[in-house]
Amino acid sequence: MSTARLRKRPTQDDVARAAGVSQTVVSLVLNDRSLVTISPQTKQRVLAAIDELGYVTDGSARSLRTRKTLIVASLIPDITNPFYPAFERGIQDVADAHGYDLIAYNTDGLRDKELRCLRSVQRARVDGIIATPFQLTAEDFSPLAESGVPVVVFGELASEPANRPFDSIFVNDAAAAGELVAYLLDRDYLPLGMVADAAAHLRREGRTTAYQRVLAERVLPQAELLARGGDPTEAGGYIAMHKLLAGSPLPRAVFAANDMMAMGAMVAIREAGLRVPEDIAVAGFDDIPVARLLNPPLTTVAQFPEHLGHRAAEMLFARLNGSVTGEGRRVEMPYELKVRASA
Amino acid sequence: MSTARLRKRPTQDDVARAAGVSQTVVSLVLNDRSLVTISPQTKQRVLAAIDELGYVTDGSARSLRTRKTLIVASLIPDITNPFYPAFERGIQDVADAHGYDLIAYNTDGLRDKELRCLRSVQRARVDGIIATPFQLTAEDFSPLAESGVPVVVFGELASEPANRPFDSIFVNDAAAAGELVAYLLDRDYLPLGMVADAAAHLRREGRTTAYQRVLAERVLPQAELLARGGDPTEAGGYIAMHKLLAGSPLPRAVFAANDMMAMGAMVAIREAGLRVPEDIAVAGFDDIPVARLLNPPLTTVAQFPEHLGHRAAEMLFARLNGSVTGEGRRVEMPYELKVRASA
DNA sequence: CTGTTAGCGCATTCAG
DNA sequence: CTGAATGCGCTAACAG
Repeated sequence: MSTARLRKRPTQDDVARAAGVSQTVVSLVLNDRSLVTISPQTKQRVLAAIDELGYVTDGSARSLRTRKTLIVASLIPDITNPFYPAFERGIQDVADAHGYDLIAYNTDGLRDKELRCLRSVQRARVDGIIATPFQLTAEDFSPLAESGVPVVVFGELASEPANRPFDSIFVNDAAAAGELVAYLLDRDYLPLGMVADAAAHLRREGRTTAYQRVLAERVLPQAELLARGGDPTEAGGYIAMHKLLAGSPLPRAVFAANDMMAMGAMVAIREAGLRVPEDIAVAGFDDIPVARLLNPPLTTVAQFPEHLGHRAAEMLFARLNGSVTGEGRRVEMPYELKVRASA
Repeated sequence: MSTARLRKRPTQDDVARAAGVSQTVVSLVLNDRSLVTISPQTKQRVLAAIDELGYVTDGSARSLRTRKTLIVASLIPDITNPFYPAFERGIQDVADAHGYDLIAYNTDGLRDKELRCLRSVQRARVDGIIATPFQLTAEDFSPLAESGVPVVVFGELASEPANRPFDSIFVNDAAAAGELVAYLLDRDYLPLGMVADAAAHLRREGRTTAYQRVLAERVLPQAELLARGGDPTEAGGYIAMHKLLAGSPLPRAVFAANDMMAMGAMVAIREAGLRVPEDIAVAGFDDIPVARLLNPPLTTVAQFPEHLGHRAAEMLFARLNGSVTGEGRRVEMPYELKVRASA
């Protein structure tokens, strides 16, 4: 490998020389501007030379000149939560169709990692970004927005100014969670507990407050049974459920802040020698792809992550190609209660 | 947004002007070369100006100059298979530690998409790539390798020349699958079926042939019960299992080519009114994060994807920083049989 | 229709 | 210790 000669990659100049034309002509052939026409035979000569030399455009040079990188970025908390791969896939497919590559950042929902990503995004000069931030505020995005980089935010931000300089897409978590909780109560799952992660992000708090709100509305003979624990992961759900199982009264059902936590809760329940849903029913949130494959299949609220990513990317590209301008749009996406066997 | 003035991003020239120094000095301060020393006070002035103007280095320009993009690429079939997010996460964390960003490509295991990605990689001038190809041959990587871009391949390639110009990392699928099949037979799960995807890639064929090999070795009173169907996804597993359920004899257990297919198979089995593992036991391959959370928990072979990604990235960066040179290394990674309740 | 020319923003010689 | 000058490879005016 060290002995192998590194063939210096050919430039447009090399191609031009080989084809006996000027470098400009090579560029014109490559970019096929309709402003000027190239004679078919020179075009052929150029293409032949390109093929022969194995020329391929230098992205850095082109970017420096055009101020476009043909890269978009996506900022998500953790690709390991199955919700996000689906989301990313939705973005990726749209980006692909537009000839764009996708840089992915995992932030773990930590503010400093989120900020680092934003800075990295500025350096890399990506043409646009789709962000799923947990801690960032609208102001954090100002530098990007001001320098003309379109931003699409998934979800709500910590501080939402009236005139946001970016688009956003969201699902009404509070309404969705409220509907799910109401359903569980209608099924007489009392007392109804909830497991949530330790950090109270605005993002998922809609779900928690919805639980509390609906409980309060119905004036039920039960105290709030809210256990928090760890990350919004399977491990966190396991920990939180443990707390609930150690307390009294035992819940007849639990609502988990997301499907991963619901899975952790199910494990904890079984380890305690109890059955789902006979002893304790379980419901989640997200409808990640495996939710319906579980045993029992998980009752949850579908957010259609792939569709979300798809739509978010479409909004981004609408800005990138200039077909949409003006102030930020807010697009609300639908959710759907998925009643399955787990609750 | 359209009305907002797009503040043109400041350049080193602007910073230099503001700080009353030359552009060179700005560059020197930024890159902190030890060759020349900058007086602390000018350094302060420059840093102050940078902060004030909100200067951030232009990645394209720097790349053009340094021939480095600080980006690595990862090529995987489908981020939607939980094996890969974990793999990517492993890569991502190492890349992050080296100050690198990660571009992810999904190829769906299709040759033309894989090739497109490779071309894109060349354009984008990423500094290195970790590929999990299904169809590409060693030759397809030659242009990259020749132009000095380090390549790490996960798995085996369709054609393996003696002196590969790239590193590779792999798990001995054949041995792992053989061990699992042997285990299943030891438990007297007879007849033992297998569900696999329709396309016979070299990549997963090791698992299929291992099944056939061990069966043959033991000279068992059973015919081969191999059903293929669809993609290597849950849907594919469901389809393939359906075929097995429609045939005769029914298998007493099935080995699925990967965990996603195993999950699909489990659904099919339950829909047929049968139980896992009482009527039909199920085993998978990969040990994706949800495998142990299933009900019953899935017996499978662990490949430790996050660890694989981590290691692959380390190999890549060893090339990038020049601490490793010479011909391609082949690194075999461990697997582990995970016996759980499903088989 | 084709070629000449001029930078994009930065890192890096080489002189002061 | 600092500044002036150069060119990375490319696109896009502009002139022939």
